Amino acid sequence: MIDGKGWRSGAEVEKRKLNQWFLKITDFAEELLEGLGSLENWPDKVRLMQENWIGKSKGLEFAFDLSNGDTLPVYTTRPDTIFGASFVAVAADHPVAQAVDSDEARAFIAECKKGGTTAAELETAEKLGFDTGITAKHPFTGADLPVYIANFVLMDYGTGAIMAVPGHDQRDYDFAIKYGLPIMRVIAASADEADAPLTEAEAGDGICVNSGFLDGMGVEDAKVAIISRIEATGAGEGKTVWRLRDWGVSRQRYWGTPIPFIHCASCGVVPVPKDQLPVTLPPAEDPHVDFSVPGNPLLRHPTWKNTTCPRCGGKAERETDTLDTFVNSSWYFLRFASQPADKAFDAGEIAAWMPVDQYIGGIEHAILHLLYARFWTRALAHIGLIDVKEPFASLFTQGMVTHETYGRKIDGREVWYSPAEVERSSDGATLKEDGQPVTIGKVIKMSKSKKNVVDPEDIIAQYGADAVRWFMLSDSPPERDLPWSESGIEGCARFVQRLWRLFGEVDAAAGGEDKALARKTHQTIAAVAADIEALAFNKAVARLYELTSAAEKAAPSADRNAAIRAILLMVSPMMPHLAEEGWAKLGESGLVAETAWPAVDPALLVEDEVTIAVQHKGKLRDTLTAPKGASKEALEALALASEKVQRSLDGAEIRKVIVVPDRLVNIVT
RNA sequence: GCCCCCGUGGCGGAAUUGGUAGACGCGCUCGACUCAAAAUCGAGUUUCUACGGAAGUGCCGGUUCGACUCCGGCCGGGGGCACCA
Repeated sequence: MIDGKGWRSGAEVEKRKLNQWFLKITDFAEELLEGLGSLENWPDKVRLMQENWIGKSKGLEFAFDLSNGDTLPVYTTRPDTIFGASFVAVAADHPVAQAVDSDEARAFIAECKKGGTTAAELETAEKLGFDTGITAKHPFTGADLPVYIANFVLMDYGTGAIMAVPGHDQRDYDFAIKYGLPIMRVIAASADEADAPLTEAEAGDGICVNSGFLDGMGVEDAKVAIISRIEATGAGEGKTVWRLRDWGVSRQRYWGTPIPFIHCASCGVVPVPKDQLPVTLPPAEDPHVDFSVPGNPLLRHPTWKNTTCPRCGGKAERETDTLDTFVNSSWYFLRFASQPADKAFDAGEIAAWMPVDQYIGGIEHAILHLLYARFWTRALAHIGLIDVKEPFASLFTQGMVTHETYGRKIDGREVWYSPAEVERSSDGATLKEDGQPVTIGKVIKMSKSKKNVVDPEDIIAQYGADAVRWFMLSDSPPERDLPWSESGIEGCARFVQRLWRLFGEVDAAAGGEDKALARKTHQTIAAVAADIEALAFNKAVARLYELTSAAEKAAPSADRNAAIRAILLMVSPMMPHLAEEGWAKLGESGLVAETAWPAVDPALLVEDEVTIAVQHKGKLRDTLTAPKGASKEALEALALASEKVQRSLDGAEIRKVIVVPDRLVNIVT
């Protein structure tokens, strides 16, 4: 949406009231929150985002008695600050606000509704209020608190009304300053500071002051005390409030799953009977499915929605809203795991295959898709259709491919150009078409709207799919965003050639050992396997470069032949075509793809010599080789025998020597 | 504003989680081969250096024999949420 209009159609965007279908995900809020704890193999970041999205808060809901005889329930997470309440505020949509019978009040409410919804507008929006003239009786002090309509109070969170404590909430503080309302301190670091002036709201921890029977209590104790006191009077109760809302699944569009309900004038909303499921869309080729006009083609279709009420048999209409596509992605993995032709999925197969061992997706799905899928799975478990509760045992969020953007402002509108249309040099970019400069914009996720996309087909055609695959895996770790650049692809294409040459150097007649190369080979096999398991492809690639260099330099031997064969097997997941060709070249039969990962000889994984770093005063002075497992004494003696170390010591008195076996010696003087 | 993550050469990035910072790749420089170029091969490539060394992982400080790694404060970048009481 741009300037209140759709970015594509330019249509005015407006708020409308619609009757829509919702799924009651809020009933699962507690479960979904608790379940996060069991998802150890999910990134902390994603778990935290879901936790914040669910947004559990514990507090107190209680009612004020109003001067007009009504009661006004409010919700607060800081009941401990109740003695600091100096006014009460309600949302513009609140019944109390709506009931104020004055033109000024109606004008103010209208003003509140106009307020923008963008981040910038909300951030800078001034706190505005309207004094209703009504007062609320403070349940403990008996004071009459003014009731305001305030633009910063939300109708759909809590009760739509708050007790305002300016001393300890910044919004209330700003409001109180503007309207000259009292600001009292009721939380302080210590009792001595009970009357310390407030220059801003202090939302932190402390003890209660100026708070009657709460005085001296810590924040948490005071919350418990006040809640039980209010509960005893019957004016309210401790309550948990969630940020999570129900999931609106209605879409006014054709491309979606029909929502299987029927509207009957006499029976109301009636579910489509099971034996008539699924409700299918009229085919898109149907001439009555008309996309040429905005709006939902189903609504305009002359016959599709006409049906009979399953209950009374009378004339009725189908629901024309379709389901959000997130619904489909909430359970497709169950379908993938089992493919019975006659039903959605097979519980036995699900039990065998689910949960998904390794789920991979972009971080942009951290909340919606992944939360909905968790909800859907739990809902199915609740009604006994499946046994699993969490769909994805392990989650990996890969980064996005990013690219510079190129654009120009033409008549005040931004026009974007694709990298293919642009000539990029070190000091700028020009449009190929006219040779004139274009502005180089931010490096952002590739998107069609910004045109900063590259077509992999082009470089595949030039370098081959193997080189491109290798290139994409070689540099950035997959969880990180990858700024697309083709500057490394040449090197990858070179590597393909190097490997091909190396595969030709297997010498069946060569005999003899190459202990060092054999060791390196086996270490690489073990390390690459571990890297691949950890999805650290860039590290696996680096190790394969190293082993390849070593094999190239080695003299022919049986061990070298084995090394080359191992390299081929190890690169095969990344460069399958090259590997299969090479396999044939080696005279092997069958496919690499069907060949087992090379075996590791554990005896060859350990070095018998290690490099020891020698430090003096924490700085590296020398390195030396020592047999693996050498004693501390031997290493110390070896270190002190070093000429470089002696020069650095320069006769100073040795106070201490720290020896880390197989690693280093640090001499402290 | 709140919450979270990240700052390492010219670039992408390594560093067994407190133990040789800069692996590997790209780029660049020099050399070999060539009439020449491409390809290929070899050497070098953090900075400064009186060639002994010294400094160095965003900045300032701390803990430690030893800090890219841990702690405190700042600066910069990115992401999420957003007037949620």
